[in-house]
Amino acid sequence: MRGRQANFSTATQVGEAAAREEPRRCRVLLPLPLSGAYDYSIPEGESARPGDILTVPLGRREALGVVWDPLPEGDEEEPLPLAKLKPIGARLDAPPMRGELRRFIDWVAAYTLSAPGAVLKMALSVPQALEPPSLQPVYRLAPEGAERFADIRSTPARARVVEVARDGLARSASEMAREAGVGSSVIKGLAEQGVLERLEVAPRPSFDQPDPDSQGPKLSPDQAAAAKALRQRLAEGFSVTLLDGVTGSGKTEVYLEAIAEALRQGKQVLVLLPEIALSLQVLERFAWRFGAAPAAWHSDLTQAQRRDTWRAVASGEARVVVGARSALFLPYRDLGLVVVDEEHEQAFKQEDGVCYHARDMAVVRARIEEAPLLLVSATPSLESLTNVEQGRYHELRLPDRHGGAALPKVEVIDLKKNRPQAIEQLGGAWLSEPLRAAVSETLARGEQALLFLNRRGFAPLTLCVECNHRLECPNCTALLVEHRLTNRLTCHHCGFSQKRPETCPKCGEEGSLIAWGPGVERVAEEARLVFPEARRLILSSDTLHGPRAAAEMLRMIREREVDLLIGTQIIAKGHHFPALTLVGVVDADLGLAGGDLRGAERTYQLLHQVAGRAGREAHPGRVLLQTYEPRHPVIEALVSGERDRFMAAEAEGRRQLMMPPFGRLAAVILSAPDVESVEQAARELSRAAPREDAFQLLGPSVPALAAVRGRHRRRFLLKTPKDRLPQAYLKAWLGRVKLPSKVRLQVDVDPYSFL
DNA sequence: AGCACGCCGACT
DNA sequence: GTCGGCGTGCTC
Repeated sequence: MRGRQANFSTATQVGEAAAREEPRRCRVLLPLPLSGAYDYSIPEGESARPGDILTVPLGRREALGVVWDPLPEGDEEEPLPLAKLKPIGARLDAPPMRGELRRFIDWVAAYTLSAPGAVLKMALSVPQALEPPSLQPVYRLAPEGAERFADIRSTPARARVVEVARDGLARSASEMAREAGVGSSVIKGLAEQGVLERLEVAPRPSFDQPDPDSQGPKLSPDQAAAAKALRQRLAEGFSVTLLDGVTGSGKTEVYLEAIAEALRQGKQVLVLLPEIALSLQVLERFAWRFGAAPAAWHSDLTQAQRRDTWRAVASGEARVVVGARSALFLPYRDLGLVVVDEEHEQAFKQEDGVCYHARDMAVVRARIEEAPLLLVSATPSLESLTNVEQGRYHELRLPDRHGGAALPKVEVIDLKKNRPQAIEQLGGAWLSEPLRAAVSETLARGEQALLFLNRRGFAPLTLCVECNHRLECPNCTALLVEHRLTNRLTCHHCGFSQKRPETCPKCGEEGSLIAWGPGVERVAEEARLVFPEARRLILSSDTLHGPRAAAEMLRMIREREVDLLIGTQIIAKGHHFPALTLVGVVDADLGLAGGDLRGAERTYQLLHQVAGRAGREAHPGRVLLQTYEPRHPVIEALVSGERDRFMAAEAEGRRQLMMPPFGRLAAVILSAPDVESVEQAARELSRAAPREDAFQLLGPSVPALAAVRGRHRRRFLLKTPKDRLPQAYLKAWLGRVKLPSKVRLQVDVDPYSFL
């Protein structure tokens, strides 16, 4: 502080200026779900500027916090007297949080009606990254090491180590031991003898610098034109562009060129992907283009990887980050481009804690950073298509499959006319005769087939044939799903799991429990009975545990060690299987039942994506949809390929109901351990609801998931016109009611799940 | 999120 | 009589 002002003030003026201008107090936001920032005093001789990351006393412990911006004039709350404030503590060894990220955090908190501290917590998700890096021991040849070595007992192992260490470079004990082909005890021994010296160094994680001008692919004329348009947009600050290209049109190559341009400008790039699409394959593709792997950010990282990546992002060393939605909150130093790939994916919507949609918040972050945003999809969301139509977003279309490969032919199998022939030992069957025949033909040609069913496990329901009892989760209003791979009944909402009982827990009848309906495991069992020769592989989140298992299964598929894949939507994302020529959708109607606002849109997107797995190279692909409703608009659109017409009809339906994206929704979910408390709270909230013209408050209603994890739930749904934000109303309404602490209230602005 | 306080059951 | 269970509430 003193140093900054000494240049243009005399010594006495410095003191006065400090007293007058240097604030003696500051607001500090803590990464806790508190309602706002706390005030702290700044001791004489110290300073604190917005963005500084420091420790502060909180109660009788020490907490991490970020100096936040002063409240805008006129908005100040009644300040606590300075004398009552506790003093700030030490600043941490980390770059200060930039104003852009602070504004983003405030914006997200205000929009989602979350505590700002809860949003800050996402941005400070790696507290270890804020501590000075821990030192690691390394060894190198001591200054007089060679001479010493001559004096001590020489062994072949010791000689090899000295040979390796002769270059003078420092290595960790394990590294040096490996290079010399000895055990690490030899290293320790030589260090004790003074041949090697032990140093403590901060490990420097290296994020290789990507080279934007390394081997670029040959682009088609369409791709080249799109890439050129994107490069231009990079010079123009904030903009949103929807890159809309059919599967196989080479969208990735196009946006890699935009990334290359951002890198040439010296900027950082964020690529957001849905978690399950974040495979090694995707990272390798980036590595191939830029000659260096991008920094990955996802839930599988170790603590150390998180820490290194966080710091590298903050320092600017990590140039390209490929990550899941939480990568949105990393401390970029100079973000120059944001890409949201598979932008239609609902996985971008976070449903717990702070409810936010990563695609929508990416728009906000890009705007704050004055960087262009690129939304990429083969089946864009109705939200993005509407934004294009209304002129808010630019659009780039890639209509053709790169290399001229044909889109797969989509055909319907009407299940009303082709009932699957039940197999007694299986207790049913789900593959119709035409589908079985198509699979047989495909396998006979030596090609691969995929049976798609978006349902994990063996059977979604276990039923007593004597008393009709359905086995439900004790903590949730949900059926227990039978998993034969583990021989257990599992709740997919809370993780509850039990052994499959021998007798009905209701009526006590023995052997009366039957599996009802199919999951992938049961379809795989049917496939075993119908195609005994085929080598099968089940692909679901239960079998693809972790990146290693996933990579191994992908290898098996690509090297043709399996013939028939049976999978859930985990298979739908971005993998190419050259020999896969047939996709059979076991139940195309699965996502259409129930009153989900986006059920039809989502089913279209998912099935379109699955269909795209068929026939990507020389072999034409074939897709068979088993359905009871061949005339359903979703099914007809998949067959005809008329995506735009389907989405236009979908848009018209939503427009008439004033549903998103032509109106706004916000959900308020109450939960409590007992029904009475939650109903009481719902009544009170209902009474307190302000009247507001053009706003519609629905509820309280009992949601389909009436209880989760032992908490009973009630829902309200607020519907507002497109041009009226719901936040102020919600704040006023919810502020009127003081709920007992056992009742929890969650607000979900722009909900995607209505369970 | 911690960490206290506080008010009821089983121990030395 | 205390030790300790975790429900409730506060932290500038």
